[in-house]
Amino acid sequence: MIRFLATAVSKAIQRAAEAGQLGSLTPDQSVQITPVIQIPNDTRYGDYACPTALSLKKLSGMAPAQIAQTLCRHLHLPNIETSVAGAGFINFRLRDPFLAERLQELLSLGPQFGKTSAPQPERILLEFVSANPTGPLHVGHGRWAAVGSTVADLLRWTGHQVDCEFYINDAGNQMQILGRSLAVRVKQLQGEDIPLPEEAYHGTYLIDVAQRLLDQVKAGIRPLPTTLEEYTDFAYAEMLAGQKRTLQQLRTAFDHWFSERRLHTPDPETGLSAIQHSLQELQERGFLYRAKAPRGEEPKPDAEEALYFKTQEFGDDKDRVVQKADGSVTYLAADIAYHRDKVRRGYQRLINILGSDHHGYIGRLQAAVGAFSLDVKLEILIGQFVKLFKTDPETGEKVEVRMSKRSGNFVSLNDLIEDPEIGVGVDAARWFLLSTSMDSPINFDLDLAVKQTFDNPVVYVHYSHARCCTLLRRLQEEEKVELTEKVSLDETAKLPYTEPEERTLLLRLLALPDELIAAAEERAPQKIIRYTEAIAADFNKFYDNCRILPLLQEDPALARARIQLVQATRQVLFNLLTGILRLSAPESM
RNA sequence: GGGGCUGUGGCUCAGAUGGAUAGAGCAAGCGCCUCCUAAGCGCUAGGUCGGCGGUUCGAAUCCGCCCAGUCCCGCCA
Repeated sequence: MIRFLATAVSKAIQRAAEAGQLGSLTPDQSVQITPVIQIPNDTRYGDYACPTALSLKKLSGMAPAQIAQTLCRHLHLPNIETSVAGAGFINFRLRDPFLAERLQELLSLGPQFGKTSAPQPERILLEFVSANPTGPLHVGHGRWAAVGSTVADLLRWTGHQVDCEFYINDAGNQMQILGRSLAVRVKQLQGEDIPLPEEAYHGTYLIDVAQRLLDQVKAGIRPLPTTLEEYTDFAYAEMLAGQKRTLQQLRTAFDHWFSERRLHTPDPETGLSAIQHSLQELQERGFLYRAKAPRGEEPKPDAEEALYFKTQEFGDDKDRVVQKADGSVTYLAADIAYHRDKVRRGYQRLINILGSDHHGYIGRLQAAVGAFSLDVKLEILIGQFVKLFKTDPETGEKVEVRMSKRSGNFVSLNDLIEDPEIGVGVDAARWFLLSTSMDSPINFDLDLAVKQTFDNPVVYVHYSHARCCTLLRRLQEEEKVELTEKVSLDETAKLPYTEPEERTLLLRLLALPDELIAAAEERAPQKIIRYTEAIAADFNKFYDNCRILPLLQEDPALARARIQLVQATRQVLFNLLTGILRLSAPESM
């Protein structure tokens, strides 16, 4: 709808400019203007409004109200009433035949309603979560999982092709530490009195893993590991499987699981690893140099020569080392190889969702993509963390609980979902993780009645959906009403509605495609949360004010029109709940 | 010291890219079931949108400075 009105206004501006009716605004300039269409907060003004005439004042040298009048004359919108109000707003009011047509469209498209095609469809690779396989996922990972999966769905609904990818950080010495930690836990279970080294993973989850390992040994499934490598492999497999389970539980699906190790493994044909290939290519393209310090910096007295990547050319604040003085490669080298791989897989856009602690990495990642392709766009979404608080029983003050895998002091994603004390279930967990803009941290007080607080809005929406279902079921089964999808107008081309709640609800439901487009373009799932809540609120007001059963005999036309609103509400809520937010949609409560 | 993000009713947060009278949910108070689910609806109360200045017809939104919170600034991964 918004896109439709925006193009209509855009064309009107062009036509008016070509006719020389917009003062000093030239036709060339007129093409550049992208009109703003918004929903006024006071519906008396209209269903949609366009303030663009106001901003054209300078370019045209005309009074905004006059511009608006001119544009109205060039707008040819059947069944939409246009008017000029205030300082120069163009207000649009959708007439009943138009609304009926849209409602008809909604009902016949059903589960497909809301899908749009993109002006420029893209093949997109969306990377998110990408945790180390060294422990259970924590609540913070859950945030990226919920946001990532929803952004992916939003992009798909708006006409893009999206693959979701999890980059498994399974290389580096953290994996050895994991193996060593497990070995100690096993020995402890066998009765040896040895302490866990300081740098080990202290979380109690490794005790469970150790127990499972011993159980398997006892059952003769496998021998007790004899090398560190075997311990590492067992722990790795267990951790990864656990993470996959949790993500699946959170209804987050990945198309690819990309192992970092793969980048370090030499290709049997060339004998070179993907990392070595990448560095070679960077070398050939002139992006590497050997020095004792990055360009523009004085080397420290004891500095040795290392291999630097010119990340500065891509907006980084200084060049970065890819190969250390001792010949080993840095973590960035793996990232370079990884992003080279992404580029070579033919995507037009890469989107990475990262935590705010990674904001300093934007420059080097842009370099890792930019050095290999000028066309592939890399978009990095930085999100703030989930912070946990506890209320100190003595002082009554809120204290932050530090999450750390090393110390074992963290709330896992599983806890949030199913812990008897703080667990809120999958639906409320997803809702909670999606409801706040990524730019804001989520503050989560473990002692407050968070369970109810986050449960409540989900229940509200579920309740509305269930009300629709129950009502429709009752109409069919008890009242023997045949549901129809055919929308009809009366002899004066009016919809039979009588109450303001009906129109408000209808307009809200018809906005689904617009809402999905806006949320997808801004990568802002929280907008869908707000929108879903708004539908539920509009529906409950309608439900309270506009009864149906008493009308079945008295006013069948109105009853039917209201039933269609219920059908439409059920459909839109269903599409949002199951298709975008990945929540359940209960049919009764 | 430099940078990212944040600062909006008592609490948790929205605010559609600068628009018409700043919104929800919890918490508080009052009212509404003879009537399709009261897990609901209506009403009341609560705000100098962190502060100061600027840009213009118009600012919570853009710019500058300041204050506060938070995260980052490795030849770690």
